[in-house]
Amino acid sequence: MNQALICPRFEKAMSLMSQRWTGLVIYQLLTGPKRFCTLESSIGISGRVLSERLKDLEHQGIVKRAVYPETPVRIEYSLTEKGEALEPVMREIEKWSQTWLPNEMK
Amino acid sequence: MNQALICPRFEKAMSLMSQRWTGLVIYQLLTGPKRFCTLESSIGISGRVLSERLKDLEHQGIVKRAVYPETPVRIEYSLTEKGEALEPVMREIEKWSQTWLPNEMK
DNA sequence: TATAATTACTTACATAAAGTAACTAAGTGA
DNA sequence: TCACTTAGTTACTTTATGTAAGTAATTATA
Repeated sequence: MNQALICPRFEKAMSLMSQRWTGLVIYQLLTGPKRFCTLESSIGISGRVLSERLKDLEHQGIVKRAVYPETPVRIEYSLTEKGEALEPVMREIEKWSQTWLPNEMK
Repeated sequence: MNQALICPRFEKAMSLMSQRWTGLVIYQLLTGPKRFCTLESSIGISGRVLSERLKDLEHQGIVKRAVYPETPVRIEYSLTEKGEALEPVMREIEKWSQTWLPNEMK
């Protein structure tokens, strides 16, 4: 009795976005390429999970990894076209949060 | 060294949306009020977690619960105005998924 | 020359979140 | 009285995430 079955593509997108931290990682990358340690400290995610998420996002073609053999080595993560295409989603979440969530009080 | 700190309201919205199942529950409620068992079977969520999520969403003013003392009792969950306001977010996720995710093959 | 520093991770272990399946309560109906 | 239905809850298991220490490569410092 599966009355209203959900589009599998939507379901997949949602399961992606509903992984803890994934949204914030993408959001941070919307402002340009970022290094591992920068993402780690700005988001407050643990290195263990960040590493896992970045690998996953890379496999899904949402994030790309670039190695610059400087000293010390610099590795930058950025969004692919597929990743950049998530910007409207982020903008709508931003709009909603500004309309419906209270401003933090001091 | 917190270089690019994220807006706390956005962060809160994102932590909401990135809870497992929450997005799908809201998505299902966009098409009208639903009962517990309907959500349970259409989403594939366990009763234990669905109960938890609905309580949480109710506390946040996103979902409302209505009791109809029929036989057997009917309880319907629906979106508040705040919940309905998440529709554009869902539409953008839907659009993205249709553009960027492959159609399931048989 | 040995020690320390930096970045980008990985590993082992602890805690929190989610899944599973059985159970409860209230109200019929057979 | 026993069974059926809905809307949960409870106890227990599995999975996901957090924490903190460790690794490898390269250079800087004492």
